[in-house]
Amino acid sequence: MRWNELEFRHLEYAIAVNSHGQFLQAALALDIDQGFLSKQIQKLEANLGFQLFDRTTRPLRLTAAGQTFLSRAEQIIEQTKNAIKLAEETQDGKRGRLNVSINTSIANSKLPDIIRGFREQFPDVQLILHELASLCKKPPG
Amino acid sequence: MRWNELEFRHLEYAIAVNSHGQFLQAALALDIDQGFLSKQIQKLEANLGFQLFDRTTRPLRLTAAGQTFLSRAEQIIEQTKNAIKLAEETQDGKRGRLNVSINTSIANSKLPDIIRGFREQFPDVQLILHELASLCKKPPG
DNA sequence: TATGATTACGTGGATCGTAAGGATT
DNA sequence: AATCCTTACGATCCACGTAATCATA
Repeated sequence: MRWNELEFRHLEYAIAVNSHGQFLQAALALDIDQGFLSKQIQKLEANLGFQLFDRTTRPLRLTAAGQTFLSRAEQIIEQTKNAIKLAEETQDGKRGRLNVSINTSIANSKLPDIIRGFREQFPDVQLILHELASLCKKPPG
Repeated sequence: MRWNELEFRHLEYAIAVNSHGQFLQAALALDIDQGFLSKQIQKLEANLGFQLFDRTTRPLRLTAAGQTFLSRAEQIIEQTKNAIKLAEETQDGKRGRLNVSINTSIANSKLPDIIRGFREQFPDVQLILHELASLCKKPPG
């Protein structure tokens, strides 16, 4: 099996062929050429080292190995897209950790409302609060 | 983000760069050219839509988004390799379901040993046993 | 100044569409 | 006979190595 030639795109191609039961409709749905789709699935099968589809019947059916692989491939695609989404959110500051130093004099008045508003807008950012006064104290000894 | 240009190979490239802290050693470990690795990581970052590495310091460090993404990418690669392995085993008959029709006359003598031996050799094959006699009965009515 | 990342460039090979040829029902 | 999977062919684009250039420490 040629692992380094595996592409995410090919997994989606195979999923589309399976769900449509034929190459023609799958190619239309994917907005690519039918002959090209056929070759790409052949390439995927060659890379994996086993057949995904049984071509001797129509509509096409998955082989046993194809069933085992494709059901997991769908999860893998979902997880990958999710990983990208989480990383984008981290990039945009909607996720992660934020250290905030506060002045105790306002801590008991306005702070609760501020925090509540922040949490609503950025539920996945972990707020870490420090009292400003305590940071200025000299270490003991 | 250009999902359909994403390749598994590129995830491993990024993981190698991170674990080595530099492109040069990562390229040697991957047995590819250093300039080529640099371009492939740039391409991966362009496809993802965010930077993975901070180049302004050496050794290189992951960005926050890079950390979020790469830790998940490692799991995704592992799951994908596992899915292929399971499918290969299905292909080779080491996994799956096997229907067996048996003659009741030997059912109580040799069968338990046979089944035990089979289970030891193919622990992931699900055995489904049928009595031969019952299959020959005419349906009621 | 030494190490190492990026860019420039060339060639062999792959991608993808168009269209013809073979299977399956 | 109709559907549709596979193969042939050609143009464009990309992969990947070599080597020069730029940036970090």
